[in-house]
Amino acid sequence: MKVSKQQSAENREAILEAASRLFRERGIQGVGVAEIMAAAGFTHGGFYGHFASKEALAAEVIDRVYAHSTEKLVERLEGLGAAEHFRQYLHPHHRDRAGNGCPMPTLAADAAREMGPVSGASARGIAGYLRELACHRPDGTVVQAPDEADKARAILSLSALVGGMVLARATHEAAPELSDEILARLPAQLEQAWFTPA
Amino acid sequence: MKVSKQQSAENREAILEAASRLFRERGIQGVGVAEIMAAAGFTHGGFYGHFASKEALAAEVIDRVYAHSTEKLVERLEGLGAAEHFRQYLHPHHRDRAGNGCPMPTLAADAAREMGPVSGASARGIAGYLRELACHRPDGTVVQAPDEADKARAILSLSALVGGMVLARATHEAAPELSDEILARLPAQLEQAWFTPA
DNA sequence: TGTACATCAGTGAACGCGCGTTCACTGATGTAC
DNA sequence: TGTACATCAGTGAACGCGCGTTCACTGATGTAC
Repeated sequence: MKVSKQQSAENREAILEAASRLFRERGIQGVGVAEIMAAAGFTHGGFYGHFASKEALAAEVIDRVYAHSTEKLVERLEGLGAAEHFRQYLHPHHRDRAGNGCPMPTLAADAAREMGPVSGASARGIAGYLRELACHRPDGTVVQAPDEADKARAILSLSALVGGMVLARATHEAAPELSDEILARLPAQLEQAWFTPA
Repeated sequence: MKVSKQQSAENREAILEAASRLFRERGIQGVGVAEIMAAAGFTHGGFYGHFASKEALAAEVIDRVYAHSTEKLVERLEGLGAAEHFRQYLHPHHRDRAGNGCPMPTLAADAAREMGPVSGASARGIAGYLRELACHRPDGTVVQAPDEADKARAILSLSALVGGMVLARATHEAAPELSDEILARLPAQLEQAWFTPA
């Protein structure tokens, strides 16, 4: 059952897409190679024709998903502004669709325990995301070289977004009102912090 | 090799302590029953004399560790104040000793994927911690019934602490300077947000 | 208080299971003539 | 352009391994007399 080169490349993409969704939903340890392959429409044996190992797939997925996430951040910041970005990030829809959202709430916690390529890809992704966020000032201008205040503002905002989503997801099943409350209150707090000069 | 009732109770404690440390370091999925028992000084077979399942142990560990963490929070807030609490929470020492620190950066991400007792215990723990934090006002007074502003302030602070620690741990291996930068910049940002009236 | 015996905490081998990974095989692809 | 054949993407059975869990066993504990 050989397949054309182009088809094979498309199949590889399908595996990456499936893994991207499943890893964000359940973490790297939480999903098996066979499940990823099945989600992409294949049997598990073909996996090692595309990737050297599950770890190698994870590292590649993380690289791509952070790149995509950072692109989306820029679009939102420049199109809608920071306040609206906070609102969309902290929307219940994002909490409930982890597979299509920000990788950090799920994968950054995983990255802390991993070593090697997964850890490297995560650190690169977080650094890039943070750098981009720091370049966007409260007044809407975009700078090339963020100053101390820009960096500090970006770190506070990203930390609160990620931590807020982690807590909202952790409480969603057993304390849904608390989960909703976290998501409801955070955006205004973050907006205030973002627009308050240091 | 029977053992006295008191000894058996102490052994149970030792298992809970070992699990408490290991779960915070590597997550629930990341540690096996045999490793926990070995860390407590036993062989794996005796585990099911003390706990119904790994999941039951995890739920009990989470209950205890959140209770302890909340107690420590109150001590720190009332003894040292919020600004110093932020500094100690975000100290590199806390990043590097996850096994003896706040359960949220590691276990809240796990809880989001779990269901049943683990999810319930986590939600209860987070709710209790957040309630306690909301009762402590910037001026140092402690209230019984936190108002809207108290709750919002607590949510922002806890989110940023947890998210900041998640990001600092995720970047520690591959980008240690970034990890240190996150920990260095966040406390002042959080202090400002904490003491700025809504 | 001393003795005989039932209890039961901890041991370690064994269980089924799912995981990541390997491999012989298949048959469509793509190439050499 | 048509044919023969080497290539190789995907299949599915099989591998070793570690996991959570079970269980027959051991021997000190604690109780009944």
